[in-house]
Amino acid sequence: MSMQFWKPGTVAPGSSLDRATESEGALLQSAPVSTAFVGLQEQRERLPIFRYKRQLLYTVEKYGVTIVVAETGSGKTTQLPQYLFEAGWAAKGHVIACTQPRRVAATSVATRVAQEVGSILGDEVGYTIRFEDVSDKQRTRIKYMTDGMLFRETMVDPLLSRYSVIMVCTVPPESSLRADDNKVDEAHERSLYTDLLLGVLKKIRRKRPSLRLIISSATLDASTFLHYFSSSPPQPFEATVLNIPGRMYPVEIAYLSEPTEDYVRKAVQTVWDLHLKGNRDGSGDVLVFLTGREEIERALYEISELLPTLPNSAPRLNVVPLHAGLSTSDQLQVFQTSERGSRKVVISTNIAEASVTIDGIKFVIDCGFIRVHNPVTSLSSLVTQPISFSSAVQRAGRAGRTAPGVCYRLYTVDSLSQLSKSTAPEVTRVDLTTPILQLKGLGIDDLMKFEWVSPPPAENVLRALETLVAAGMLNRDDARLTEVGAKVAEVPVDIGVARMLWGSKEFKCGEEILTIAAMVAVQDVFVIPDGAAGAMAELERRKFTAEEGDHLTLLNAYNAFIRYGKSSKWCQTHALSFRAMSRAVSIRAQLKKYMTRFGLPTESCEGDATRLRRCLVSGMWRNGAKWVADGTYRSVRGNVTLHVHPNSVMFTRKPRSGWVVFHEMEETKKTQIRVLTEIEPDWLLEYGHKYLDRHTGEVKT
DNA sequence: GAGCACTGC
Repeated sequence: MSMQFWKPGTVAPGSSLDRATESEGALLQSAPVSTAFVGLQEQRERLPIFRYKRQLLYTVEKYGVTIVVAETGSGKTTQLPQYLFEAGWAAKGHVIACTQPRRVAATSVATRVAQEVGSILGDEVGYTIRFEDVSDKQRTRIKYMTDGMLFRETMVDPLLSRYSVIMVCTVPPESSLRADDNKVDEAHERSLYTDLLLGVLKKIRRKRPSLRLIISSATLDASTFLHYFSSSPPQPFEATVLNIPGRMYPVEIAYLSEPTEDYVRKAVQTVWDLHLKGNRDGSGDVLVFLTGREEIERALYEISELLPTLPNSAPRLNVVPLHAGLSTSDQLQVFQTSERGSRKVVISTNIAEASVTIDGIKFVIDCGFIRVHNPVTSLSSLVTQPISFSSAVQRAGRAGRTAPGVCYRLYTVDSLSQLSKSTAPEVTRVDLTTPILQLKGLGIDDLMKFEWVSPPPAENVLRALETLVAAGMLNRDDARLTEVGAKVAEVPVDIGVARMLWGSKEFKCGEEILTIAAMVAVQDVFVIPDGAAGAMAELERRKFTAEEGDHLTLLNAYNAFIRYGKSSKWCQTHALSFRAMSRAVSIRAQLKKYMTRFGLPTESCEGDATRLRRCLVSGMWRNGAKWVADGTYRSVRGNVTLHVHPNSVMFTRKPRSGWVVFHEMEETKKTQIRVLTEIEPDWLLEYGHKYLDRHTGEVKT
């Protein structure tokens, strides 16, 4: 094996990151609206924003909307709100809000800014995320929050009248996951709530033009936002773009001269060649992007096969996997600095593209593919597809964080032009049932007139509307909220779970159904590791098993957790995730407040499992399935073949009645259902009869 | 007898 796989001359010229950024810059300049670039290319100060105070003040005062394109390390999220504060934007009781797409980003940035300002966290500078409000209604002037939280606040205060300036960060700030904390780095794809919030903010500015918006944008999104905020304005307002570069070293890009059939093998070869023929001192670690656990394990195996042939003179090779399925302690291995004279090779899923930053990476090997989760309606799927151009740029950038680097792309230059520009925003890909119910709850009745930053496919909107009508949340004739729909819109759960909560009044099981609602909202409650430890964990888990199925098993686990004092030690010995269980406790408490507010009793069913199961069906009847002789199930909707997830207590058991309801469905190689409970078929008809065709059993909506 | 990109209210 040798470097001959790389076509000479394809390296470097015309393919560097700098070049890519240049063309993106041109994209911005062609925008039709007044565009003010602040060229800071020559500035390498840590906090360049302070140097341009005057400029920034000018843009914020003159324009209603300022779009800031600032790269990693410019300090915009910490410095800009402070500057706005100094400039008087928090006078007369007003608040400067700064939204983040991630919880950790909101808390860590707030903590840092409070320190810089010399305030106690929660006093002058605070934050608000779900379950945690570290802010003071009177005193807090700069408030960091998740975008979902601000979106929710519009339900209470439709004009967001407390705020003078809202800075929406569409990309989380720089910070990295290290041994001592669990911080998350930038992700470049716009989140669902970012888009919903921006849509609502544009509407609010129509009624309250004094509200200033600062949109902190990734380069590729800037022109989208510029068009969005300058098109069909209700009254003249202008947008401006500030361009603040950050710190990034050049990365050379190499491509395959011919496409490969097997990118896992090619990745292994590339690692090997690079290691033997590259700089021989072993300096510079390698990051390999593959799509999933299976591929990562194959690559590890193939490298381990090659290791005995490694010449004695060559530096040692330390290969570590990285994916979400690893335990925290295994994940931390990737952060250990490689010993002198040895090279670290991290073989990772997309988790290293944005969520995790590893220092010392000088070489990136990019297979060009990604496995994506694609939830539309209740069926989500996991498919492998080519990455987007912006992902390719992002992955390459992982090589240039501490020094100049090289990125080997396991595809040809030609195929680059076929990549989509960027990953479609979440709002265009997800099930819109809950988002649309929430928009309706905000009084946005005509969805055709709602100005989406990126409009979702019309069929997704229609499907969501139909689901909401079938669930009794919207009136069939005018698509307006029903009485129950208006209430459910306020509750942070999906509609099936909401129906279940409301149904609990009839079945007198509010106490238990609350717990079940909280437990299905958290994932990975049971920790089942590989190997012998996994077998032990499996035995522990069986202690919670309920005859009726997974919902009641979750209920048992929760009740035991409470009974044993919510102890983290107890969780460890009983194969439960303490983090997940604690989160369930918080969610349950929050949902209970809603139940109380809406006058729903939280009485116990006193061990009457039938009542509880009927209540499950009253909410989840759309997710009914029938057992067939080969051990699989057929969905009531669509007659799809369903496989039980191996984690289910129903995996090895045939339901006596032959029928179940399940909480979720996911398509991988097969369509799998998770969290199921045995039910009686009559119950399904009782709730679904209005919508089910009597002959085919299919939903008519 | 089998499988796990990532968030958020």
